[in-house]
Amino acid sequence: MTDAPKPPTSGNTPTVAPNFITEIIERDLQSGKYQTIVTRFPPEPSGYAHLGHVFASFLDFQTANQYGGRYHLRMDDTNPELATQEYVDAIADDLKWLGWDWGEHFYYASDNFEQYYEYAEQLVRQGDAYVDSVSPDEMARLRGDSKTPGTPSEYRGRNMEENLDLLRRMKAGEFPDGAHVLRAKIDLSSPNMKLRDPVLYRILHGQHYRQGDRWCIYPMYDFQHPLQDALEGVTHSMCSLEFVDNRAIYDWLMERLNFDPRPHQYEFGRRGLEYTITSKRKLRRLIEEGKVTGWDDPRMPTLRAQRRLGVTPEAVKAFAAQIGVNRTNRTVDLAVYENAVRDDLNHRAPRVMAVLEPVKVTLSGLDEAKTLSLPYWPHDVVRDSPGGLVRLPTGERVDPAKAVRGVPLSSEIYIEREDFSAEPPKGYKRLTPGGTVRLRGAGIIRADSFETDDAGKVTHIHATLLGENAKAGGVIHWVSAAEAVPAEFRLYDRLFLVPNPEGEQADFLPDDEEAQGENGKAPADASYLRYLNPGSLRVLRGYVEPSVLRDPQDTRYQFERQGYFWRDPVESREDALVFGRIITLKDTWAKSTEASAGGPPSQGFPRKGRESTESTTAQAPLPTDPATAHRAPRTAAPLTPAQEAHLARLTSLGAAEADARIIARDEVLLKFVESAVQDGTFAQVASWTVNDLVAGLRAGSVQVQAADLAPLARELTGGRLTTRVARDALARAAASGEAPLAMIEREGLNAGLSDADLQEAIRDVLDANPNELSAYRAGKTALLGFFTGQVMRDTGGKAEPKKVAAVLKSALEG
RNA sequence: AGGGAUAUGGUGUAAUGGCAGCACAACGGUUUUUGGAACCGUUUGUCUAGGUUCGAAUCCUGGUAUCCCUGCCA
Repeated sequence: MTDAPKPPTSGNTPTVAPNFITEIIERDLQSGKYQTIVTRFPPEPSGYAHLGHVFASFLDFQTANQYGGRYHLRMDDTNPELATQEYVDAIADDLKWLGWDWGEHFYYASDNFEQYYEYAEQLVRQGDAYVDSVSPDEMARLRGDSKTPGTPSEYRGRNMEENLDLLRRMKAGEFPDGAHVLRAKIDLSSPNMKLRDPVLYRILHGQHYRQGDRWCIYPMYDFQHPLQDALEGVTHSMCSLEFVDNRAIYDWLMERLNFDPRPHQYEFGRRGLEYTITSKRKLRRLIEEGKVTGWDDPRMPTLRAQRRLGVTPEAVKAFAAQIGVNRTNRTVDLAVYENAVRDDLNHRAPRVMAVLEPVKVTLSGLDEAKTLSLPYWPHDVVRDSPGGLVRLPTGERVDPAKAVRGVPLSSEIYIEREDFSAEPPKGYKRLTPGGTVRLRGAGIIRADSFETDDAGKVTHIHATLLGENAKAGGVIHWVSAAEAVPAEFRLYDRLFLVPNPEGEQADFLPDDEEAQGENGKAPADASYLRYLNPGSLRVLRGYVEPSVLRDPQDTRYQFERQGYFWRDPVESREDALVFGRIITLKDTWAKSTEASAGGPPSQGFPRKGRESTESTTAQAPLPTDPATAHRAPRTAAPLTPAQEAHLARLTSLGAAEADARIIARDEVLLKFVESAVQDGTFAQVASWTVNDLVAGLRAGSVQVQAADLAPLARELTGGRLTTRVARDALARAAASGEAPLAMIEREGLNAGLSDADLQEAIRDVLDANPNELSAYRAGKTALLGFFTGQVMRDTGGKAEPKKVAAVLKSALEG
């Protein structure tokens, strides 16, 4: 037996946290079921990759990475009407951008149409598939529904030769679209609708982007996907939760076609992102209606757009690694993504200054224009830099003293409009009439006077440079008017105003709309459009310091106090700079002013969900929802007369009422206790049946005989056995079929435990856990359970728990 | 309705019968020539009612809630 490779515990590459799938993988590797694991990410090339795909591809690829396996990229391009080369290229390109390298393992389902077809013929020859010739409507009708089992179509009984002949003629193109389909012959009455003879092939005359018109029958997902996994040698095939029901077909196919070793399907919960939609159709509509400029509009959730926005692949992967894996569909807080993006940029983006909404300031007290040498990095980044070196915009790593740029200063400068206030709010730390503020890197100024236009808008400020011999509460950024470079700034914000744009937002509707809306419900499909954020793009014209002209085009900056920006890779020109904001800085000042103002901020941002729910619940504590108030919880269905008879019989034998009730309504349990000994031990056996054996009984995995339980129960009630020992033995006996008491006697587990042995065990446990001991003595009494558990384990369950607790307590206190 | 899946702070997760932990968010403080970052601290949680057990987030039963399935899409 070899040790399964363990995931790396440290390092810079983001890892998949342990989850139920990695557990399965470790088990499979350990048991030798597979030598190496193989995973695949299988997009349909019918749209661009988006943030929703990031999670799935990260899970597929990184899991394989961590366990020393390999991963494939595969195009599930079986639908000729949807798949295109453009999407294939875009998806592969975006995934490469993320840093994935599948080497030669890039597959197209459509390359294997021939092999799929041969398997289809095999199924027909085995009698496992047939050609059906009813119309789609008829097939839907015959399939039945949840209450009604399906009925066979008149063609289900066609013999093998006829089926084979028809299938070949379908392939040869003898029939028009929809004339026939190939169906698996599984189970028309299955409660799992997927199993009611799923369609395997359909006739579709058209052009496939890779196969042209070579084929006129195309395989369905449920046929193609498992086959392709098996053909590629995939071991662990992960997909999202909505395919749970499809797994039955997957397993059926693997079994009928005798794949060994074979892949297995595991399903995980999807992850949505707040304020984001990922539906292809809905995203396309945003483009068509001109709400955004295209698939790469920086506000879009596509990877192309996030790339253009300036988010780095490292940030995207760090985000993916933050998200946990389980079997529930969940929505991730947007802050998790934003945090990943900021965290990545903080150590990547040199600091420079740009004024987005300029106001001119004329400075007195400055003798002559000069050029200041200002550092690219703040003290903390310098302090934390590896090797003591920091990066220049060119990427070169240099001594922090050399990581500077020249910043001209003259008597005409621009500052941010928001950084001067004639009537400052409480707590304002910027420039005010007569007040002082520090110009970043240039000294302290005092505002002497200002001019306004007719509307009262400040147009010009006159200030005095006081140098260092003054005090100032705040720091603001600036650029020198003569040398500053004009630029356009695009400030992006979330596209939607509400966390879940695809759901109903009854409490969000403006009053007038709510009045006319039907019960506050928005029309189901287009409703997301009304939650569009009208402020998702703001365009400003301002100035950036001239040093940026010397930097590489793809430099990402932090414009101090403004956020992270870079040149829009599509529209920025050397002589017409366009900077897009990748993400804002956190802004606790804006948040506090917003909160005290009591209304939405100037940009019309939504409040976060938490604040709104808090306020509503705080003001209206527990408003009983009329919809639920009337609905008393339903109780269990009443017993049938036959079950009542069972119940009476079981209780007369001594079973507890609750146990008897559970057994009475369950055929499997009834059958089991039928063979139990009907004496004083019956109550205990019934209890074990209900509490310990039920899951195994239903799964059919319980080997032990009910009659063999009586001696065990007798020993237990006689006090010659602890509950722990009895239950452990019961569990093992259930699996092995051995009589549990015989097992206990063979292993000497009924030997009992002397007081001296118990004392020693407790001493050992206390010695082995000094930290817990002192924590207990310091008042953390919750650790009593921990110590009890340790003692029970040490003694193999032979200790009497009540005694353990008593003795342990005095030992702990002493 | 029938079948399936799921339920742990505001959000995402960990604890595999024995200390309810971590991250993000929020809040407070320290520090800071960015109202950034960093550092320290605080608040908040096992859907519900029973059962088994010395001990239950975990096992059992009922209930509730959410999602998925009834395409010749994937």
